[in-house]
Amino acid sequence: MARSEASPVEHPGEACPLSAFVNIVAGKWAIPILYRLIVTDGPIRFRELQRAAHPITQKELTKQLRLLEARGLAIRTVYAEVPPRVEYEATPVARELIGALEGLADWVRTHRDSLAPGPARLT
Amino acid sequence: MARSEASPVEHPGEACPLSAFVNIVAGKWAIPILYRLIVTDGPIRFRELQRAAHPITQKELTKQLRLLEARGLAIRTVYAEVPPRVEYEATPVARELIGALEGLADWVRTHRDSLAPGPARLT
DNA sequence: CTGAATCCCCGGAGATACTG
DNA sequence: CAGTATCTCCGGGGATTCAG
Repeated sequence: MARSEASPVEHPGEACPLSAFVNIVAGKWAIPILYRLIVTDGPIRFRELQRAAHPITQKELTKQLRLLEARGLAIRTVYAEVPPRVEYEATPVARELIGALEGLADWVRTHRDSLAPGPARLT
Repeated sequence: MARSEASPVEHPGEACPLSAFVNIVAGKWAIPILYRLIVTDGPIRFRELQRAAHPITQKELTKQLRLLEARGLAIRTVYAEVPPRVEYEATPVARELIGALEGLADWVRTHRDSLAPGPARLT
């Protein structure tokens, strides 16, 4: 398609699927956590996740996991043991993201050097 | 970031590439804008982008575009005309994201219904 | 049309302490 | 170990206005 102005449809709402995506996995940690859940074969414990998504705080990790659970992307399993054990696992729907997320990861690895570290923000 | 980095060990292999990714394209609008730049074949004007990335404000769009430019993901071209015309275009590096981003978009389209709309945040 | 400059609020997210 | 409970800061980002 030459010109992308082909779409005559007015999109008052959120037409762009990627707008929806950033709403679903908003925040600094959602994607890294989700990725870790997905690439992990089987359940993973809270502590392990925290080490993986370094240096996330407990509070943040808990919040993000609950959000992922609420969206049907993660499963939370509590074992009535002592010391406590809670395991998380990606749902089948979440696992379908594996290809795209690895695509992003590959892109970063490939261009890590050439990517201008640039300012995190603009003043 | 971590002000008091007490971690004694450097993490070999650096952090998760996806942590780097969310740092690069942080914010509510970076990914949708980038996607629009990429799927657009050729330059696209400021106004068009604003219409595409739905209810984004001028300020936000300008800021995000400057950030993308600073990171080597977008090219900005100013034409000394009146009325002013400024065109943006994705760089080759940015275009390499096309596959992964469309993967994300497809995932959203596929599961749009089954995805629990859920609360945007947790209280 | 493109964009800079201001004002301002809310919520993301870190630090820290406490609990079962 | 796996969480809550607070406190707090600060910056994202919306609304609005001015400028070239």
